Amino acid sequence: MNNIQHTFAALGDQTRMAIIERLALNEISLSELAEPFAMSQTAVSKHVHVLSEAGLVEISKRGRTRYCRLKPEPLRAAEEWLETYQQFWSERFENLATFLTKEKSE
Amino acid sequence: MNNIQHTFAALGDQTRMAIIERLALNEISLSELAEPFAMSQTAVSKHVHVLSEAGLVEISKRGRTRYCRLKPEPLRAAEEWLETYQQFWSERFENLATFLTKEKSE
DNA sequence: CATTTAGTTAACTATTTGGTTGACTTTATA
DNA sequence: TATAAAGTCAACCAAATAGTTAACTAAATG
Repeated sequence: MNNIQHTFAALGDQTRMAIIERLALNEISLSELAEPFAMSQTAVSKHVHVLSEAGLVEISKRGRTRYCRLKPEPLRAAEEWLETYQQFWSERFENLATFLTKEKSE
Repeated sequence: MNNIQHTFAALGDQTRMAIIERLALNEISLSELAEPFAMSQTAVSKHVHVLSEAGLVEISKRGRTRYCRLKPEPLRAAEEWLETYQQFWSERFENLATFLTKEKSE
């Protein structure tokens, strides 16, 4: 699946965020990706598959190697969701500030 | 706690995202907040406490009523994290596009 | 004062999550 | 061809999560 909840859930894990930060640099093989983590390659592979299910990573097979590549689209969607709400709150806070200022001067 | 992982983890749940969307409208009591959900008030209260732990909601007691208010700061931090990465990827994609265009015309 | 309302707390359950290991498949290489 | 490397798959485990119900506290109200 690929909805926004999946994106947030995928990001809500330290290891997976670190994977994303690593993949932001460049495409890399699963074993190289797994190397710095203090867990088995299988575990990292599972995390990568969670990211893949969320549409955040694309896995491509070349020979016996699996390369992982970042897919930023869901992150953009997540960012847009957050942005919408923040604009709204900014307005609310501005209004609140305006209200409080007015009340003070009366 | 209040780090970015907590924020993403808190958002990675349908119910909690719905709670946030509701609280974006206005402050509201726990029982009113729980009313539309197909689960017990206790369950909703737990979700609200998860959001509270993540710094996304502030609970204030007035009489016997608990009012829940949205705290947008962690969302802003989450948005900024996403934004940074997206700017970076946009550049990368632009570079890729430039590269492909050059290659084609040669 | 008796009752209702708002909510917490504790105990419990089922499912999901994050991890392990060992056996296996497939591809590359000495 | 034998072996090593890259990775999957299945079975398992412990802890966390999302929910329940029942008993309770505290505040408001008839």
